[in-house]
Amino acid sequence: MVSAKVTSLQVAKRAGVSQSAVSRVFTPGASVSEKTANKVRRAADALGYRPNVLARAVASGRSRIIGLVVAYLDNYFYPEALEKLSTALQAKGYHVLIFMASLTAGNIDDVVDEILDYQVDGIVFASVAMSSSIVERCQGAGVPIVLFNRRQDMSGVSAITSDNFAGGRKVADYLAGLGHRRIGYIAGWEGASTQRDREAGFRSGLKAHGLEMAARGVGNFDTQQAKQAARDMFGPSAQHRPTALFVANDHMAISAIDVLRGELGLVIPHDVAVVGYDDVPPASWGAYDLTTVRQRANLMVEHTVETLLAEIGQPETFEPRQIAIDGPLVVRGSTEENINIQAN
Amino acid sequence: MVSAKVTSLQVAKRAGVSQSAVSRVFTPGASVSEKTANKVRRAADALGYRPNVLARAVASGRSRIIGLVVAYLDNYFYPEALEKLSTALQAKGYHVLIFMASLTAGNIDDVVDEILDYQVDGIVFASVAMSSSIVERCQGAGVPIVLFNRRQDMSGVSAITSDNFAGGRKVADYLAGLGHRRIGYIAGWEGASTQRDREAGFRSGLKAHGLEMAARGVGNFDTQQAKQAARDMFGPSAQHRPTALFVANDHMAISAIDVLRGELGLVIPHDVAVVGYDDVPPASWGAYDLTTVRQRANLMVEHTVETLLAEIGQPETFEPRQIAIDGPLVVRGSTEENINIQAN
DNA sequence: TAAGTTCTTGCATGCGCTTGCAATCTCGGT
DNA sequence: ACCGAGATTGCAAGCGCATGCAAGAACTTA
Repeated sequence: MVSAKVTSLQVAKRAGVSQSAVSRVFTPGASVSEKTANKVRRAADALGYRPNVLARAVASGRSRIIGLVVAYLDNYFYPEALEKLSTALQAKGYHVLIFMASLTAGNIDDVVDEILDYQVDGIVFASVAMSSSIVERCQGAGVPIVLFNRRQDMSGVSAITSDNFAGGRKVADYLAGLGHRRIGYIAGWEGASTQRDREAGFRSGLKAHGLEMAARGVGNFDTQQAKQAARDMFGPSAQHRPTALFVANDHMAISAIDVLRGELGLVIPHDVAVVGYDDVPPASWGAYDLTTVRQRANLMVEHTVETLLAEIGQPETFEPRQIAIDGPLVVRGSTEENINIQAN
Repeated sequence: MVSAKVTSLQVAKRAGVSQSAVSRVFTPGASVSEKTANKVRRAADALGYRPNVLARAVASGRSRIIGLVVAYLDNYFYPEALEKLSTALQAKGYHVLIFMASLTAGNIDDVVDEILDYQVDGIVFASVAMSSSIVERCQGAGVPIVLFNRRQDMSGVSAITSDNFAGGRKVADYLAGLGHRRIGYIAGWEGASTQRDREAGFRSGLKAHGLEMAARGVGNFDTQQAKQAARDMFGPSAQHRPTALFVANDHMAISAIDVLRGELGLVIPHDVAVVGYDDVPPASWGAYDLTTVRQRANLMVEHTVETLLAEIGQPETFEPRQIAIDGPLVVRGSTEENINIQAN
């Protein structure tokens, strides 16, 4: 518990052993006898010694740092995921160095450079538009990567997502099953696989019921654009308004609800049923009570961590994994009345 | 743009200079002639060389890593702050290593150990309950710290908060000015200076208007507890219901609104006016339209970064700063009708 | 042009730790 | 009491880079 930097050499002196012995005591799986281990631990405690992770990293080539690139934190799915991810990695002895990619569009390449400078053992890209040059750069540097909540058609890259196609389909099945025939859709950003897969699944589900999309707006995962799309689709000048609306994520769905109710005076779900995607916490808040498809953040995180560590552990034999995790449709009051007795 | 690890030595060979020359080229402020700098840069580009941050850290003793300890990410004030903080530090050449402290209560000490292992240049504690032992440990290790959104009575520690006392006072002034005479309060967690200061300011404001708190519940910054507090205060068995309610943060305020409207059928603001604190994004969502005191995250982050870097730069002459940033009361529809014409 | 400055540069060492290797120990089996 | 396999240990050479120091280069000034 003393001050300043204590080095392994000082501990070694005090314990009467070599510096390498000290190193071995703090290296899991190294060969040390109980006796010396105890001597060393005692000395280390007395001096307040803790191994210098960075020195260890440069000597061993493994930093136990995972880089995380995040584009937005304003979709509340990500803070949740980030928290779980960080906690899960912490439990495995890794730590998360965070990089915001939101700044500029083309700057992800620079961000990747910065990350690699830190000799990270792996990188998680959370909902980031990847380019093949990025992938190559990481592979060239021998750094495993996994995409979180985004899929890449290029193979050779692990990607963990929810099963967006199945999710979109579930929504179509559900709304059709409720008897809706005119169903609209507000799309996310086309660059995102989540958007594309959700829409594809949704369309496929509609088709299975002999339906087609009755209207389509584009929100680009942006709340303002989503509001405008809702206005266009349901405003006074709109004709043949849909009776149900599927929105590509919860945040846009919430914005749409605000427009439908607040600006247009529609009653949900009586006039129009609304379904979102993600099941972010606000979806369950009383004022929105939004039916949505849940993305199981904890499962997604678990697979992400497991995949990444697997590749870190066995770089040669590792086979990239593309995992899509099924999530349930969570039915709430935005599509059916009296569904939620709001027990809590 | 080639593969694997390129070292400064390889660059040096190719450029026909010494390794130290290469090092100097990549060290701002070092003494190198334009000529050799160019030779080196050319060689570096050709080989795809980038300095190894970790090696640089162990050699120089400065890691350019800032540790961030966060307790919750489920209060949406923090994701926003985290994003801004990370971006701001990135711009200064620092990066954020994130540590979740939410796991257990007493584990913050362990977390601090882990952080120090990474030889961070500084630590930001975001809304974490500090103990003097933690502070001592960091000071012993010579690592500057700053508290974000939490104040500590012990001096010698920099702390950046919003001006919670003034904020609480503003709320009292405002509600009293609207004519309310029976005003209730739902408190946050007593361990947090934010709670204590907000309440103190609020009480002081009430007193200035000859009022007292009409009812007090405890939410501990937890939405479920806040709901229960709202039920207790406004439920059927409650007598002399307040006509206005101040809740210690937005998240609890939103939960309270859900109870008041959804469970108790009260109309806001007609039956009861509600005020929160933070101005998180959902506060402005149509369904809540919550009057609240804004915490100016960007200003808070700016001061945090500036303070931390100042101490890193001048450890000896640095004087700890306790900064409280004033934030405006943002008036919305939860306290006055027809306030928000909802232009957007 | 020679002396005096100021710049550059390479050398060598060190940051704190890991790890291959060879020397030394330990101990069961006989 | 002796032999050999396996477990421990110390040695020494790095990991990739920063940096004090002294020598050499370039530039001033009179």
